[in-house]
Amino acid sequence: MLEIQRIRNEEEAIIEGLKKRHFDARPIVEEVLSVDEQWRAKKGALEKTASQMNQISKQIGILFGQGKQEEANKAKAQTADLKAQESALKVEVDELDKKIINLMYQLPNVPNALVKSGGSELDNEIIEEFGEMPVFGFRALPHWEITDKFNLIDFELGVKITGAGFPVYKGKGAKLQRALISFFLDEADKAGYEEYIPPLVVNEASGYGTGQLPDKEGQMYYIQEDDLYLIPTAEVPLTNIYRNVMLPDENFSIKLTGFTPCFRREAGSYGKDVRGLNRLHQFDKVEIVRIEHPSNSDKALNEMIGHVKGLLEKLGLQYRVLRLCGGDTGFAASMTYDFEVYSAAQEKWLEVSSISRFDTFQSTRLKLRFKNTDKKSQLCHTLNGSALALPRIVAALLENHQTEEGVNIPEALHKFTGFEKI
RNA sequence: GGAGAAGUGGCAGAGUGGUCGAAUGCACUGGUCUUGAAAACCAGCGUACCGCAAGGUACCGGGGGUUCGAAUCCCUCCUUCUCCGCCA
Repeated sequence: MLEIQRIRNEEEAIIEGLKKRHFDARPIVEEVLSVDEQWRAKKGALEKTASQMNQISKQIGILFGQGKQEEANKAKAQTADLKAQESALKVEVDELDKKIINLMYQLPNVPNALVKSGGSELDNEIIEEFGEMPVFGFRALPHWEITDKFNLIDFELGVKITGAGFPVYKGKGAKLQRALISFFLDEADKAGYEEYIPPLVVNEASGYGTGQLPDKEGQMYYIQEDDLYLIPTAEVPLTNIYRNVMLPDENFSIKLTGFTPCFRREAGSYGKDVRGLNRLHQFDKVEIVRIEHPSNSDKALNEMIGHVKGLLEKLGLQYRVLRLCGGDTGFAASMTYDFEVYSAAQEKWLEVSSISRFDTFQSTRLKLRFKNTDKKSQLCHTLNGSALALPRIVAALLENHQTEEGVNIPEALHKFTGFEKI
């Protein structure tokens, strides 16, 4: 959520910035400001009335204390009008309050200066490419044929037990999964991220904290009976560790990591997009999260990019880095870098990681602040990224490291898998 | 799941309808004293919002209610503790 102060002070800059998302913010921003003005007027009136009420009440108390019953009762009679006024104003103020919040929830984050204007993925910028595109001297198999051939993942079995999008990993497939998780966590640990095992179900407040609610309500599995949500990413529980937190000074750089399964309803997805491991309802992911001083946000983002590059290189995967255009950048992010690996078998790029900075967009909702040198509270910056999401990495590994005989496991994984080939 | 108790400022802990944003102690900050430190003494010490300011409003687990007035009474939810039940 954008800060109301910022909307008041930088109206035009925000509207201009959001054009890069092909989002016309003017009607909303103008309404916010107009409602905000009404709110302030009503709020002022309400506080004035409350102040009068408080004074009279105090007087009544003193009069009763002095045993002056009559005068006290007389004073009581005066309050009826004020009280009616107060409760009417309160209702109005509450309504205006809700109106502003609802409007603010509709405003996405303002893209960073580096972000190009654009409406869809077609406008994303390719920032960097690494490695050689895979070339095979034989017919390369898509991963779902490889997993089938070597008995690594049983999609049908998942359908039987649960439904489509819930694969069953088995044998070397399961071991590869576990190895990747260990590898990613070890690498994050080496890079200074503290490991957490958070809950996989979160309450409504946490969903709002990181911005999944109300924007993406339909994307999360919801447990009605307990009013809880299955996490769509570890970002939610990890970042919410710091909800309503005031860091005591400016000297902080908080780095968290965690492995969790992630649950996504993916309503509306169909066809070849969901083939094999490309899009699942349940998948595993190691996430990295950072909470930073605003002045350190750039540096943190670059470190995260470097970290993911390192992972992909150690896995021997060729990749490219994209900076998403305004229209393709997520609602809460001000800038996002995607990592993609080319699948020769599927003849398309697979998104394997996404790193975003949110500036104060999440911390506004989270109330995540620090005390600056002037002893004032100031909002922190948050960032997060996948490091890495398993399914597409597994798909990329199987497809790009395949030979006519099987699949070569990258050396970095050997100590975790216990085998070098499939 | 059942029965009971409790949730107050950074911590501890008073406060059961009126001048309570809240005693007191500890911690913390500044000062006096001291060669320095400690001790002692003095002063200060929550957050948010509105306002140029003076100031005002709100906050005693969350939400709602009673009342002129609520930390205090009522309802409800949450959490913690004790006992019972169930259970990996």
